[in-house]
Amino acid sequence: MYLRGVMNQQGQSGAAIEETLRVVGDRWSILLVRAGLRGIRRFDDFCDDLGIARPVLTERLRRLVKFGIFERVKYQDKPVRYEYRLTEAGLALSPALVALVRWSEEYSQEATSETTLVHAPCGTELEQAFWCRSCQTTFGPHAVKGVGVNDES
Amino acid sequence: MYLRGVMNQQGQSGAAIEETLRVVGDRWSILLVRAGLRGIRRFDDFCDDLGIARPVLTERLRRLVKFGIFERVKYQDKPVRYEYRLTEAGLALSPALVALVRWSEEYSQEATSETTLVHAPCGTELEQAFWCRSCQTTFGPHAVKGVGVNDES
DNA sequence: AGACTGAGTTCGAAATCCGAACTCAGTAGT
DNA sequence: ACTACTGAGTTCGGATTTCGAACTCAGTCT
Repeated sequence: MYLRGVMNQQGQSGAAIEETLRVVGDRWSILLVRAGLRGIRRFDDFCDDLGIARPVLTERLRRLVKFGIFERVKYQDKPVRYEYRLTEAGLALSPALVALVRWSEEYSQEATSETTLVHAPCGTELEQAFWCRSCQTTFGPHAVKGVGVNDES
Repeated sequence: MYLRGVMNQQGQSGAAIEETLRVVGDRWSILLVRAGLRGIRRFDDFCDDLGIARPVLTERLRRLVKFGIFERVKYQDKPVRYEYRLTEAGLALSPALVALVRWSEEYSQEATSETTLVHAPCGTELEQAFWCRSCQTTFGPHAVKGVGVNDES
């Protein structure tokens, strides 16, 4: 197995991703981030766009704010109104989102399979890779390795 | 907003990712894939490793099999026993998983923050990038663009 | 005054999740 | 032949989450 560095719940490594999934690992959160990336900011717009139930949206947004993925910003005073904007951390989720979109396009049944993500300058369908700053190379998942973690398979 | 090509639920594009999240977007599925990547294959091992309730594990595995992420393989006859292995499609989720791990390490509170994913040959902490086959360049999310989708922000 | 807007809350019904205990086929030990 | 054990699940009742629909509340528009 080429992917290590991810241990079980008791192991110290991988604790982070479990907490992350407790925040973001539900049917709506990722979709909310995606909506945020598309410029959606207001409660009702999230509601209409995703078809999420209002009480659930309330709870979800509150949680995402609490974990620093969205921020709740007052955008008008007279009737006080707030909107939700992605933070830096929220924007930083886009690689994960893109990876999921790519996967969906490739493997999901009922995928409409039209390419929807391209390299802006040239229009070529994009691929995702890892990048090593010191080697100045890209590489696929097979060259990824964990560190300080013993093998077990 | 630099990320387009992802429309709302009625829009045809983005339907794929919504279906994907209906399969994979819960607290356990991604963790199951991660466990699969670490070489875990048997029911009880998933159970012990993740601390997932057995009935939920049953249902989750069935769903992941149904959607082609795991396959159920008989590995012994006398008492008939099955184990669950990641398919090609399941392995293909690793970029998304890695993106999430990276995000967790960087932004999650209580992140132990030890680098756990490196470029195998040189040991440098890896970065994730997009790759354009025709330009032979890597680039960040800002150069990603949707296609056939109108802006709306 | 009356209708509308935006961001929620409240409600009861339905679906999910949970841990703990049980099943069932076969194997190993005594 | 009796007992204990293994591995892959099921069954159970109770707790939590999710849902849609309707309601609230401040302020604005006509």
